[in-house]
Amino acid sequence: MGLTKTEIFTDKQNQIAQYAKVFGHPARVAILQYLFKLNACVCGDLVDEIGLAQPTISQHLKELKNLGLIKGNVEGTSVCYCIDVENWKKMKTVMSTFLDQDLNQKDCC
Amino acid sequence: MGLTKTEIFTDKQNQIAQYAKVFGHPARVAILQYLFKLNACVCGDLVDEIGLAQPTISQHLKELKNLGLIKGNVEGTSVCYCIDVENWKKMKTVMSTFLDQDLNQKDCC
DNA sequence: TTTATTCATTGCAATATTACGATTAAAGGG
DNA sequence: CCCTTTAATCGTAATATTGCAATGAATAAA
Repeated sequence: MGLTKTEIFTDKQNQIAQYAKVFGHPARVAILQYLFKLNACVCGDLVDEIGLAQPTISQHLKELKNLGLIKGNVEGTSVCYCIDVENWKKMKTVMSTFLDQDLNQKDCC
Repeated sequence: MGLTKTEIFTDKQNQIAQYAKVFGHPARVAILQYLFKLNACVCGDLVDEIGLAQPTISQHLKELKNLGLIKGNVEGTSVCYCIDVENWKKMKTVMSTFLDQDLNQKDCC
């Protein structure tokens, strides 16, 4: 069916999955890493930097923007992207509660 | 095309995406949380616990096993699952280097 | 005003994912 | 030896994702 049954899971579980899903493509990972590395707004070089066609990059940017992880401001003909620091922190909190579950457990299998 | 162009990304980027992808479905998040909560092996209640059909759960478990995040041991007619602690730690290291990128950056957009 | 630049959107083809019914395989209990 | 239990696998339908060519919209440059 290809249709995830979100109703049967908790909001938290769906939220974790939603964040993870957006990181689940190397192009989006690469875009975010580049935005961090530059430590500033990026106006346009993303298509050159990552080797995908412009519409494809645009699509990936849209997904990142939908989740609030990046912001885009129009500047003349070009658009300027950067990490949304506030929301990135929120995301980190959510993901950490999931990843840092521990592990008092000994190997039992 | 539906086919991710992994060639044009670094191994690290692909690895991050691969981990993230497996967390990108709430059923797999729920399975992992349940394994952590029990703090022990789980032999079979997963289908009752999560509201999906047995073949569906089996498929999700397979993906988690392929990435090494869980282990499964046969015990009689049933199979016993638990977190693979070593590999979970390795995964955490990889994901942390990605998520903890900071942020000297001021909001520029 | 025309032309160029930059990015978003649309439309579509190829492939992947999700879910489940039906079946199979393997082990135990009678 | 049958029958049950448990979980993997197969096959398939529905939907989602990825990628790009073509097009559109908006601004800047000439």
